[in-house]
Amino acid sequence: MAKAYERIADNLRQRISAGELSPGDRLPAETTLVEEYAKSLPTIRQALGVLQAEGLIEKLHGRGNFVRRPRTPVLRTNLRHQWEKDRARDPASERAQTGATEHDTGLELGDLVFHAAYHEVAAEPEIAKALGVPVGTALVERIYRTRYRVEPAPFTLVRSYLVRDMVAANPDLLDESKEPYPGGTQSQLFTIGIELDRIEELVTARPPTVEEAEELATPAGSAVIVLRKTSYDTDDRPVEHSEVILPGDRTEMLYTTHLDRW
Amino acid sequence: MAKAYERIADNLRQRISAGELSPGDRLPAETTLVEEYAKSLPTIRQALGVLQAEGLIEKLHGRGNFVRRPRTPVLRTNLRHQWEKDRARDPASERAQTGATEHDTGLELGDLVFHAAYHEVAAEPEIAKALGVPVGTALVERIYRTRYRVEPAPFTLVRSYLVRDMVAANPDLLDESKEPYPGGTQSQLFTIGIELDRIEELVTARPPTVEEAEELATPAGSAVIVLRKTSYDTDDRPVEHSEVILPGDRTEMLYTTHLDRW
DNA sequence: GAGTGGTCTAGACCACTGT
DNA sequence: CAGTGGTCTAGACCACTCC
Repeated sequence: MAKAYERIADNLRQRISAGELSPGDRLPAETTLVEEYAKSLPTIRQALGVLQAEGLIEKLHGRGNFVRRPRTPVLRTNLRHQWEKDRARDPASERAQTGATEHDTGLELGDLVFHAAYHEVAAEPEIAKALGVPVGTALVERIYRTRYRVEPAPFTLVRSYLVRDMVAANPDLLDESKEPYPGGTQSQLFTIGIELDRIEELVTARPPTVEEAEELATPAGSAVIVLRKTSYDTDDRPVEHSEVILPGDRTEMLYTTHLDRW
Repeated sequence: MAKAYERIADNLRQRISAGELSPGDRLPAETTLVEEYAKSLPTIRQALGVLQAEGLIEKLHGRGNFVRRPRTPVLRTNLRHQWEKDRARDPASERAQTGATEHDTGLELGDLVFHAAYHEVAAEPEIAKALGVPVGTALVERIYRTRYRVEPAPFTLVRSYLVRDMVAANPDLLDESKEPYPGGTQSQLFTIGIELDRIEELVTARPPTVEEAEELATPAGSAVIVLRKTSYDTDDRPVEHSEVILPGDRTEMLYTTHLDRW
């Protein structure tokens, strides 16, 4: 005999995909489901927990269980890097029009709210390795949050690292009040004579930590994309490394790989 | 007052990160934890459920709760596409040495077990759109499973689509017994005169469905990467589309973007 | 067979949301 | 205040693993 909570979850899943329950709809109250399925409340709740873990429903305390709406995703293209490079040498006044994220998402500058904070930190092993410096090297850590003006939660958490002694030639790069958004890191690096040759992005996915779930307002039962980006200059030297956390249900990343002709 | 199950989860999390409990270790039995924390069994189990959802512990029925070992990831590089293209015109005897996955992972051909199944299907809306054909167009659906010989579960689930009338010029492409692994789709397309220009990969992440969790032997409390790949030929025509499911805890994807010089 | 986690019950009380 | 989900208890019985 199949487990009761699985049968209930299957049945509800079917009712959802059959359209009997549409995105945004409220499910019957848990006490109602207790009667419908003639099972105890904890069993019903276990079934609902399965659907929540699959990202199919959302539990709202005091209101009910709701069929989740598919999120409108934020698109992030690897074309953004070339686009940003093309503009890196433009005067700040031109760059002020739009940033790479607006370029990706097709939004206006005012639609997004951006926040930056700079700190000086000692290199952790993982970051030291990515930047090719000894553990403990002084780094500039820059923490970014970007969100839609109309939404409370950011859609990216970014921690970006530069080697302090490498970028100290331009004191503005150590000062968060001089953060040049929009326009980005490539124009900052240009001010100290660095041109980028390529960008490597290492992509993984995992469930969010409690802190990430909180900051991104991610419903329990979803995943985050972890993107570790390293930028190399024309001398093949890593000059910037960042770790980007993106909510899996709101993010699409598009990578285009061009192939040499025969 | 903080919730009991959160306090217990926090405490256990701390004991793990402090090294008191190392990866692979068994946690105290649930009944033991009941005494240690002076809470009921369901409360203890709820706390353990939190840690499981974070991917921190693994529950093994009849054996115990274990601190999860970090997985050794499978690396997948976008360089594989160029590498595959370079070999697409080689004779089958040469291609038989290694495939793109072995190239990425540094393995020998014998280390991997590969399985393919072909069907003819009508195009679903999403796939029709990606291939630029009307919904319902006859397609060749090819389902692939790849796993390590020593592991029971595959590390990729692939559904790949070709337009039947486009590839029918070579009947071998409709016949799963002629599946040319290793060597891949690009050499198959070469036999019907198609050269690829670029590959677009759209990456998202989400919790696994029950079927995916089962097939990939993914522990509950993890994420899958969904990769939708579309290959375009030199006439800018989409010629192949596939949907790849990768376990987030075992997969790293590396994308390199080269930038034009100033 | 001893020890472990998995499923399920019946019911109490708390916390949040909306009217 | 009524209705909803969230937390927690105490205990029974089942299923799996390993000796």
